[in-house]
Amino acid sequence: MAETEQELVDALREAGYRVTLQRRLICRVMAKAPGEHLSASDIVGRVGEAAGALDLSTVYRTLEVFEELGILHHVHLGHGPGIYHLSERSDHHHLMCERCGEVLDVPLDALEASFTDITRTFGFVPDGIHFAILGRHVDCPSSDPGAPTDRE
Amino acid sequence: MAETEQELVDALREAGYRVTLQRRLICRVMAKAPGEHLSASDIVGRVGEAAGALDLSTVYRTLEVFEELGILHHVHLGHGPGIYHLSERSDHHHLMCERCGEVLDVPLDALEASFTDITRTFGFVPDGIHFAILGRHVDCPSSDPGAPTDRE
DNA sequence: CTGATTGCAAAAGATTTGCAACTAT
DNA sequence: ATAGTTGCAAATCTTTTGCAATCAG
Repeated sequence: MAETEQELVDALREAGYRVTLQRRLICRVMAKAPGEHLSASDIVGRVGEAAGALDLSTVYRTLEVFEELGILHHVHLGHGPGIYHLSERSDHHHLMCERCGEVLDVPLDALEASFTDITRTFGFVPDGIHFAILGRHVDCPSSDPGAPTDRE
Repeated sequence: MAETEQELVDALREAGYRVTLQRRLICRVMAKAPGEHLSASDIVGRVGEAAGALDLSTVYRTLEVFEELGILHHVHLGHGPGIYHLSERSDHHHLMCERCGEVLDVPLDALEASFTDITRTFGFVPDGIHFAILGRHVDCPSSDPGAPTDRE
């Protein structure tokens, strides 16, 4: 599975895509951001730190290629921009607290029992990773209504 | 619970909001659309059929008032516009087939077991109704890749 | 009368697209 | 050489906002 910058680059080349500086930079950022929730524009920001300019449209086009190859996925945490994950790091669901904005990653099997029921009852196989589940911490750390990261 | 045009109008008035023609028309459309998935612009369309013009911004502002009053909710089925439901008609989750675009309504308790686990394990209470769960029909009716209602 | 509400136009934010210039192969 | 890529600017789409005109109470 593609995890390092080089592996990601190789995956592109093997699929017949050209390896450009921009794509290499995007691979580097994704490989260096284990477990993070990066939007397309976050990626531009991080590449900017490390190198010259990179256009947002190029990032979207490249991420789209990676999604076609199954190497990464995007997820929506709320009303904000989509966030991107390498595939092997997105084998989890996202819970987002509507009060404080924190995102919790939970293992796929946390919902497996219900998903199995849904498949049996409704003939529907959830992928379950594309949208976050919104809710609230039972005991939300942000008891003070200070900086509610309003993503929804 | 507010279900009819008149009940919706009354709820507005009781909460101190003024009852305008536009709001009455929106109430009418919502009351007449049991179980449907209506976007703000669908509402404009339906009102248009029955009366004069109605601005989209007015619809958004009115729907916002109704959400504050807890009378209706909006849900996201995919990348498209949000859809609106009267509250008593949204006590269910939405499953959307990524191939054919059909939306299935499933009872809240279809996910209750898992949600209870999540609360116990992660101290997080899902609301679970704000985003659809994407997936696929086991035996998708749209075997022909004809009109995949591409909402995602 | 007076403040709430409307329509219109413009803004905002995320994502997509057309196209000429550029570059990996 | 040539087809794939890029950057830029403009377009799209949904939702929000400013503001003067209008209307409900």
